[in-house]
Amino acid sequence: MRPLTHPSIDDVSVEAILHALSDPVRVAIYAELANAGCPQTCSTFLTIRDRDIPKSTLSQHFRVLREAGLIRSERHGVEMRNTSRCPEIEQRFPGLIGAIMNAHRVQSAERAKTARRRTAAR
Amino acid sequence: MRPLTHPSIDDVSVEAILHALSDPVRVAIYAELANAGCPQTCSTFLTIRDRDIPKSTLSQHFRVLREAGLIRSERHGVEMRNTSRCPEIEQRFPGLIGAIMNAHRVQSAERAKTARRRTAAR
DNA sequence: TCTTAAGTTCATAAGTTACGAACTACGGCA
DNA sequence: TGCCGTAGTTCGTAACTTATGAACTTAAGA
Repeated sequence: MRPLTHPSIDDVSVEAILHALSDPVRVAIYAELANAGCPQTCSTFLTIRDRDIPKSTLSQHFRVLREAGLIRSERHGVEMRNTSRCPEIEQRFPGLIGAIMNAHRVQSAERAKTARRRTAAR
Repeated sequence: MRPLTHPSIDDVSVEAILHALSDPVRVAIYAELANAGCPQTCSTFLTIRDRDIPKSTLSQHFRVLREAGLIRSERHGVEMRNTSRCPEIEQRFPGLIGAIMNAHRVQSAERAKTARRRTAAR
């Protein structure tokens, strides 16, 4: 098993961040990590937003988030502890993560609304 | 030639925006469009940041930006006039575009700095 | 009508992503 | 110590996406 690599904060690129967060599963993971007060293991996310994610796929998603510099992962025994690198990124790119997370919140709120409307119309 | 399609602002998704702007050529195009006070044609961007982009590739990039809802394109005779949909997006996702553009500015400023350092070191 | 300029489309090669199957690494317990 | 189960990773491959040259469309002007 190759060792975990994390980019130094100075090597984190906007392109990589945007690419990582342009996937619905990855933003969902990232959002939960950023909200959680403590590290979360990968397997916490085997089901997310009522969708089952295969283990191998999940592992790739975590790699993408890690290599984009969005999260930090540490192996502890058999499990991995993942935390968001939010504060570091905030320092380098002020407002970026906040604006993205906020936009996602706006979008999910709207989706919930149209879903309710569709249900009511029946 | 199929007609140009633009998503209504309500159908614009964060994922699509982030994906579109996670490409260096596309952000460069978008940034110039957003700064320009008037519509710009596609061919303005055949060379951008000292890089030549093939016409067919450029056409695809414009399609991605358009379908993500980031720009509006109108055919005028033989050419296309492109403008950013910045104000609409700002209304739907406040702060998003600003934060992304700002992060890109931070990053290019830093890259220019390290490039100068490397040059000075010779 | 011919030519030229601006974009688009198509075919295809190259690259990326998703996911099952097989694997590794660690911890616990007999 | 050896075996088992759990947590993740890696590999192979099929499906999808992207980049680009060549051929095409459309409009303007000579």
